Amino acid sequence: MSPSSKSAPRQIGLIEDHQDYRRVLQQAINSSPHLICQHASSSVEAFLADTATTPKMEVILLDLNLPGIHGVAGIPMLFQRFPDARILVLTVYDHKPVVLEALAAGASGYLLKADRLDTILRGIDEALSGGAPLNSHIARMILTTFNAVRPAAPEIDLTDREREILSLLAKGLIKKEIADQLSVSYHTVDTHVRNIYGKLKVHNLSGAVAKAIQLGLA
Amino acid sequence: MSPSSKSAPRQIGLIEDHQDYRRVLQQAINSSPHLICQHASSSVEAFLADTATTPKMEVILLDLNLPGIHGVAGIPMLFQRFPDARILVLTVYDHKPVVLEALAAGASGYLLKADRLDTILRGIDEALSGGAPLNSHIARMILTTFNAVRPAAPEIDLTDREREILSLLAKGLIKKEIADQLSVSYHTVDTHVRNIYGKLKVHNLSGAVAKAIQLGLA
DNA sequence: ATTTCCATCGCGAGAACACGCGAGAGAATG
DNA sequence: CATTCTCTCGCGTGTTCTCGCGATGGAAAT
Repeated sequence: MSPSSKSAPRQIGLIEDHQDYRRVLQQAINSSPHLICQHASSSVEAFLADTATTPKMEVILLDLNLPGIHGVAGIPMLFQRFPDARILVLTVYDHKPVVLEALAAGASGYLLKADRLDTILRGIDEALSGGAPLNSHIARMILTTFNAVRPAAPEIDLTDREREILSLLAKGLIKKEIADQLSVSYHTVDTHVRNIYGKLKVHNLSGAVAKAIQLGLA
Repeated sequence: MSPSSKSAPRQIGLIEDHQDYRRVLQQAINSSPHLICQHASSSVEAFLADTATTPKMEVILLDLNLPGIHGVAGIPMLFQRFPDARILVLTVYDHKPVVLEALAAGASGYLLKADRLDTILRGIDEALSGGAPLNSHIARMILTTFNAVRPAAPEIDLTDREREILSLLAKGLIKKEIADQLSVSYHTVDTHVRNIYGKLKVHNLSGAVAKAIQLGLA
């Protein structure tokens, strides 16, 4: 079930001020054949110093309650140093403002120290595969906030073909390119686009694309 | 690690039209000493009929692609029958509108059939303990929708005027309308748009609008 | 003081689009 | 069997866009 380990292990960073827990975690990560944790620091500052010459860091586990720079404030600094890293918050905080701040700052996941080690390791794998591992209680918190903000999505009933064309338009393709890609004539695409205009109540491509993205249709 | 099993097992419902998968799931649930699945149906209608005399249902696993009533439409009906149930969507759909609709309808979690059986069983436990189990890719989708977007902002430095024009384009206005609204000539708007194209590396309005929205510039 | 950016304006040609007005085929629904 | 939907295709006209090639003036920076 673990990801294939033919290639080099994925570089994992760890920022956690409790020495014991940090060691346990580092050991757990290094016990996974496809992961390696060479940099485990007790603060954001120390981590940035430690990794001054490290070229790549794929996932960074970040505690929030740190000496010096607080974890949430550290997120942008870490992104500046490792723009492609995925930052997973790993902390005991489960208060909504902190959680939302961390996620708004760009964290790709939020785990709790109450989670089991294998849950955390699974979270790293999920982050590596493009997911956002969330502790289920954190997820619930986000969902309730989310539903409060976004009560109702106005249901637009586009056909499958219309959705397909819309998403291609949202990539910047012109009608002719879409026609080629779908192996239909320009006129067919044109007709679909007209129908989309009618359903979205717009009169040009950019308006359709805008509305589609804002409504989550593309 | 399993919840205590001193008390009666928790009642789990299952609505899934694929017979094989339904049986596998039911068996897996019944293999957990603290869970029991007595009602496993192939449609929302059948489930409501089956459980006509069932007093309590704690968690309902719900497929979306069902014969008859579609899963999302079934959520309110299930809630009417079992107001205290926690509904977990379990499906293959991972398209944003469907996911958001289901969660807006009150689903307490969203799992994918690609998830392992033990992940699903863990999801049930998490739901029972008040959490909202989310597949990590679904979680990521929600997060990105939730905060507009945050994936390593590629720092596009548009001028104020360019941003202004871009946001008007994102409302579906055409260049001439924008020119009127800003009290400048068409050519001015046109020039700004060209500069935007260069910075965003696109060659038409819809591509610019798409990129702008996805990058949070408009 | 020169350079660099920004916003403004202009023309023309060719491409792409918007839209009215069609049509036919196949599937699903009733 | 008629209707409705969806996808497919076609033409013509006027509108809009894209882009190359300019330009001027002001503000800020070096």
